[in-house]
Amino acid sequence: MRHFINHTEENYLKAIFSLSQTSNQGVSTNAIAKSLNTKASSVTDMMKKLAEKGLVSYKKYYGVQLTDSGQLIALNTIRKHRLWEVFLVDKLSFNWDEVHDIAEQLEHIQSSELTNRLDIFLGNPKFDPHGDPIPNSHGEIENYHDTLLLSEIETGTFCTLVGVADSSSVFLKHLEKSQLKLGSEIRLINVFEYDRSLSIEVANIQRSISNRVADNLIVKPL
Amino acid sequence: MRHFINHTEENYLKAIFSLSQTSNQGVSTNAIAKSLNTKASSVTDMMKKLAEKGLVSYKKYYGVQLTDSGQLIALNTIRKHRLWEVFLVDKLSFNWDEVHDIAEQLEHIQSSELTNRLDIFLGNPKFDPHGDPIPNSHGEIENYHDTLLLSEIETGTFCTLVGVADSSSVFLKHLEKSQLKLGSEIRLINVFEYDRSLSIEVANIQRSISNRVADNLIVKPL
DNA sequence: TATATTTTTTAGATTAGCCTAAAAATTTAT
DNA sequence: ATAAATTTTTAGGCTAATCTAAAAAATATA
Repeated sequence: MRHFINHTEENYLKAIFSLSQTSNQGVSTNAIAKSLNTKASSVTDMMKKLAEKGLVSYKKYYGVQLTDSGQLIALNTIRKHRLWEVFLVDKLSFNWDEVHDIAEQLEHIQSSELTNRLDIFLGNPKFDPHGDPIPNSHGEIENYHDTLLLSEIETGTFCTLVGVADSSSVFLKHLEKSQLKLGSEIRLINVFEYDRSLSIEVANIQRSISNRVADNLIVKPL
Repeated sequence: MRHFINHTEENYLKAIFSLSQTSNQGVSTNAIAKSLNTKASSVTDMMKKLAEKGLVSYKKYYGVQLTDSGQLIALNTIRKHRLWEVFLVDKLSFNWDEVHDIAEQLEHIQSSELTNRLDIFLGNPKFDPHGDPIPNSHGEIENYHDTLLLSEIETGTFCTLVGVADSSSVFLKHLEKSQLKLGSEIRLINVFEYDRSLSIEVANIQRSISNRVADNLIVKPL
C-alpha cells in the first residue's frame, strides 16, 4: 500500500536529495528552508509528515535523511524533470536557459507510463540539456566520473565542458555570451591570484572568466 | 493587471463552459457541483471568488455565466487539454482511451510559450483524438458544422464518424469492439422501436448498437 | 564551565478549498 | 394561492501548507 505523494512533498524530497549530495550528514532544517524559500517552522512540520509516511528518517534537532523509498521518489521526480527538459529543448526548440521553470511544473505529472514513453520517444537520453545525468526508471543514476569543476583543474589542462552546476537563466545566458556550451573544449591558461579569475581558451579565442563562473562549470579533463 | 488563475479555478471555468454549451441560460450551482464531483456549497464559495476576479457573472440563486475573460481562460484550458491529447496519441503512441486523465493534469501547465510551441510541433492540429475541435491561441474554435448525433439521422443515411460525445475509457474501448473509430463510414439501416437500438453497417459488416451508444456518436452525413 | 549565539521546535494564526447541517429563496404541485 | 419540494446559500468546521513569535535545545565562545 503506497501513500499518495503530492506536489509539495515531491519538492521537499527533491530538495533534501540535492542537499544530501554534498555532505553525507543529515540535512538541516534551515538548509531545506533556504533551498525552498520557506521558513524553518514549515520545514519542521513537513519533516514530521514525511517521517510518518516513511520517506525520511527524522530525529528532532538533528536533521533528516531520505529513506530508500524517499530517495526513489526524489530520483523519479528528478528523472521526470530532466526528461521534460530534453523534450523542451530537443523537440520544442526551447533554449537551455528557458526550460527550468516549465520543467518544474511538468515534473509533477503523475503517470509512470507517460514518463517511460517520453523516455523512449526522446531516445533514452542519458543527460539533460545542462549535462545532468537522467536516472532510469529504477532510480539508478549514471554518475559522471572523472569530472571536476573548472576552478579545480590545473593550469594548462585541456578539458571538455560536460555540465553546469547552476541552471539558472541568468547564468546560462551569461555562458552563451562567452561562447561556452556543453561540449566546448576549454584550455585553462592561467588563474590570477588577485581575484581568482581565470584566463581560458575556447575555440582558439582567449577569454577571461570569474571564479564564480568557474565554480559552476563541470568539466572532464582530456 | 491579470489575476493569477490556478488549477482549481481552471477546472471550474472549464466545467461552466461545457455546461453552458447545451443551454444558453446561466449554469446552475448543482450542475457544476455534479460535474466536478463536489458539493453545492463549495460551488457557491468558488462562484463568489470567480465573480470577484471578473471571470463569471453571478447572481445569487440564478446561476452563473462566464465573462469574456472567463471564457478565454476556459477555452485556453481546453486548448491545452486537447493539444496534449494529440501529443500523447500521435507522439507517444497512447491509445485514444488512455489519454484523458493524463491530459487533465497537463492542461494546467502554465506557459503560453509552451502551448504554442507544442501546437507547432504537432503540426497545428484542428481536432483532438476524439474529434473535438482545438481552439486557437485567441480562443477561437472551429465548430464542426453539419454534424448530428447518430441517433438523430434518418434511416438509410450514410455518414462518417467525426467525434464522440463521451471520451471515457469504457466508452472508447466499447467502440473499438464494434470496429468504430474516427473516420469510420456508417450506414444507418434501421432503428428498432422497442428499445431504440440501431442496426448499422460499418466496413460492410452489419452491427447492432444501443441508443445509448448512438447518443454519443457525432457524425457528418455524406 | 558558564554564557551567548544560533538553530530548531512549538504554539497559535491564516488561507484556500472543501465539508455538513441549517436557513433562505425559488420552483413545482395541489 | 398556498403548501410542498427542490435548490441555493449561509454558518461553522476541517485539513494542508504556510506564517510569526516565543520557547527549547544545541553549538560556539569566553
